[in-house]
Amino acid sequence: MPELPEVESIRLELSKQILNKKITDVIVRQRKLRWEIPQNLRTKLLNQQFQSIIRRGKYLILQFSKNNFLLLHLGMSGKLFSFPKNHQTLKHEHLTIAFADNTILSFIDPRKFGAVLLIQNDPMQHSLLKLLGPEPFSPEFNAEYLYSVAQNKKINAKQFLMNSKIVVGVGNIYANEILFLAKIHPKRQARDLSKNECAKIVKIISEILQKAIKFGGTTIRDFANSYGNAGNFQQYLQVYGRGGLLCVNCNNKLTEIKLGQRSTVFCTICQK
DNA sequence: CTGTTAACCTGAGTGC
DNA sequence: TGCACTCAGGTTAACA
Repeated sequence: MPELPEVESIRLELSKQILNKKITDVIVRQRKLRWEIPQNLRTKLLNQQFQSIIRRGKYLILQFSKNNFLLLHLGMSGKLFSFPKNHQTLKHEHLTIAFADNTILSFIDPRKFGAVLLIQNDPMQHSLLKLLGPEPFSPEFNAEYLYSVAQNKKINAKQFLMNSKIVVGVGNIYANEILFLAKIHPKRQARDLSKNECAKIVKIISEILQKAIKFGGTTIRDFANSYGNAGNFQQYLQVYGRGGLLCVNCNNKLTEIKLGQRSTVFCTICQK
């Protein structure tokens, strides 16, 4: 469940369920994810407690001592489930963390594009986090910033918005939705976006991501057996997954193309 | 430097 | 039923 609103929804949920509980067991079943789960994960985590969970882009950072952090990324198919007591091990449950009150945290990831890593010292200096662009809700992410980084960029508007060095958290679903709401054609070159369009994009990104978080994120192709992790934003999707169907604004047939191997849906009449 | 492409991996769905 | 093929919420690394 991995764009920003889904990751944030998980963060909020987990913060209620696993903080300040002693870790009593750590089981790694499959070490080979995007990168290998560190060999010393169990040793490091055992008898510790997670003190806080923060999110940076689509990464979750769980602090368990002054200078030690667990870094999680869900990739395309990753899920984090928390169970109130022991459970039958799920398929692709690569990591299980048990707490003293019998709460269980499970990391499930069929496609293994996710990551479970340890970080020492300042997590924001970690190579995976250091070069990330601004958070979409931060003051640094504003029209002037977006306009300035778009200069000279020939890349199309959609891939530009999905580039985590430009802004974090916008994945394929929300990129499609944002451009539809901003009435911008996904193939427009970034350098051709006007200052006003950049302002519009900034505003819409913030609004749609906030709204999606409010609804607990978007849930597609998902069974609802987790604890509270199924979101409801999918009912508000206006273009994603609707290629060939009619535009909600003008009834024109929505076009579906590929940009950077990702399906891109838009309205040729509404989006210019 | 920018921009494009393949690669990582499994499962679900479709068409023959 | 089986097989071949396409597609899927992400990101890096290797190219031109």
